[in-house]
Amino acid sequence: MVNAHFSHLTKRSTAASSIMSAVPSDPIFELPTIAERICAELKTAIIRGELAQGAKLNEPLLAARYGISRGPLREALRRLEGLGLVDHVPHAGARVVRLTRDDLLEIYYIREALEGMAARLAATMMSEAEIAELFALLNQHAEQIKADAGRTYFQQEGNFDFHFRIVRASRNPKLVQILQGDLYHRVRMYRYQSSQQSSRPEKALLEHRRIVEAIAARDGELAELLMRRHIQSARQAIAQQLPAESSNIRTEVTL
Amino acid sequence: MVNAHFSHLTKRSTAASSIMSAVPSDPIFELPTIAERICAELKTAIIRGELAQGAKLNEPLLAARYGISRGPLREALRRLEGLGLVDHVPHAGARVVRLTRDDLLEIYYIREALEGMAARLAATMMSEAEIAELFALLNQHAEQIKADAGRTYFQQEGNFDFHFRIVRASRNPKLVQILQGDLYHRVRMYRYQSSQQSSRPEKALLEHRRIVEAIAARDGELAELLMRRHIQSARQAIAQQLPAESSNIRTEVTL
DNA sequence: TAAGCGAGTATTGTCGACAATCATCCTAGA
DNA sequence: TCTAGGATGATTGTCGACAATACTCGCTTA
Repeated sequence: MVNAHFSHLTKRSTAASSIMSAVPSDPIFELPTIAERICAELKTAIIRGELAQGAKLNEPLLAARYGISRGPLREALRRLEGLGLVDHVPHAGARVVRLTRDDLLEIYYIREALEGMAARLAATMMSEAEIAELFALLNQHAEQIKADAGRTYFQQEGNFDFHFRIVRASRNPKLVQILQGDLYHRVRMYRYQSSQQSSRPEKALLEHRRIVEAIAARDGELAELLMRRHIQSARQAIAQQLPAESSNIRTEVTL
Repeated sequence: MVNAHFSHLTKRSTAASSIMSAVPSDPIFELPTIAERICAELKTAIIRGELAQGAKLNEPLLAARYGISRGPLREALRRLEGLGLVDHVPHAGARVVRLTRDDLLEIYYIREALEGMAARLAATMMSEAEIAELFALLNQHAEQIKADAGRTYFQQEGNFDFHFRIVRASRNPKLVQILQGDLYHRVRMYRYQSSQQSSRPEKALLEHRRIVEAIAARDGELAELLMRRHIQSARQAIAQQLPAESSNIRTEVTL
């Protein structure tokens, strides 16, 4: 039982995961150090819910399963702690962070502020070529929505892709880091683990288009306003969908 | 030379440091684990510039100086990496992060967005008692400005204190974490190491008062607007003070 | 029967040593 | 003289073992 096969953790590179810049896909094995590799593997496992929320991360057990020593594992855990995916109590060990409804709503307030700013900056920083690419991306999304009515999975990733591009276009690396390296992990964690699907993808797509139009017009103020409204409505949808504290996110205590 | 005394690192608890929640002051020795203690000590050393920007953090050397093993030290370094105070290159080691002018300006764009949102939320979340405390704090700052014309040090910390309170009043723990646990470190690093002093404390104080008045009036929109302008002007002051890439922050390469 | 206490176990924290990688400098050759 | 290559040294990455702390479960006692 020690070397239980975790083959389901050695994720395959899907079209979706190649989009998600936060999770290095295929060359996960080629990371220069064990600590980094384990960190990446644990990260995907947590985001996908393979390591349930609140699960105890037992060091000897995990180390044995991954066939490594406790040293690199501990470093990976410290890094995950920094990413906000793991809670650590000094002499009690590490646990997968528990994502409550309030946590998610808090994140959306922050996204509203930061991505609004990103849109404002993008309106002055984006090149015409980038804007053209964004329009192309929107058309592509429109096709997908028409084509596969059921496969909202790619829509979700496409949604992330859109927001990624705006954020990166802000030319503010720290802003990129906070959103991509921290907040988005949690949002994806929620998307994966809840059955919640994007309600009204058409509405979201329309809002995306309005935002890009504002950017194309170099109207940073309007771009910010529209982005904030867009994220506000997403937040309200979540607040409506998870009314009480009865989070529909499955949560476990044991490993 | 192994156990060289680092008594200058075991900082005394001053009135200023007791305000700075990010740096646990006196009971730095009582932290439950060595890794945490070293992390805290390194953090203050970096912020104060005792470890110069770009300095190589040699593991055997540092471990010997603090009289510990490399294990806890490495964990402390990983945590500092998560805090954005240390840059880590896989097989090349860790260095103190180098804070450029652009980094600082990026942070102020983020502060504008996040603290604007914090002010908006504070306007609805703050209790009357808290608002009264804020007014009292402003009066206290006014006294200080009149009294010690030269001692801008406390003014700076008072400035941080004001912003801390607004941020905490947002009742958004994640927002608090991003600002206090990440961005403010860098801003304080800049304040400590540059001789830059708050230009026009009276102007800042007036802006602070207007913000609190908006909060007292429960006008979240106005509070956000005023907070954003306040931080914008601070950013412009910095951009003006550090015109070219000639950052007046002293920077070293060796430990 | 329930609550408090204590011994035992398991897990985390820490250490020293070994292996792998990288940087530097010296040498050899064109 | 300059460049390319290799050898040497130092530093980082990894491992297994020991020490300290926290949790568990059974026992005692009110």
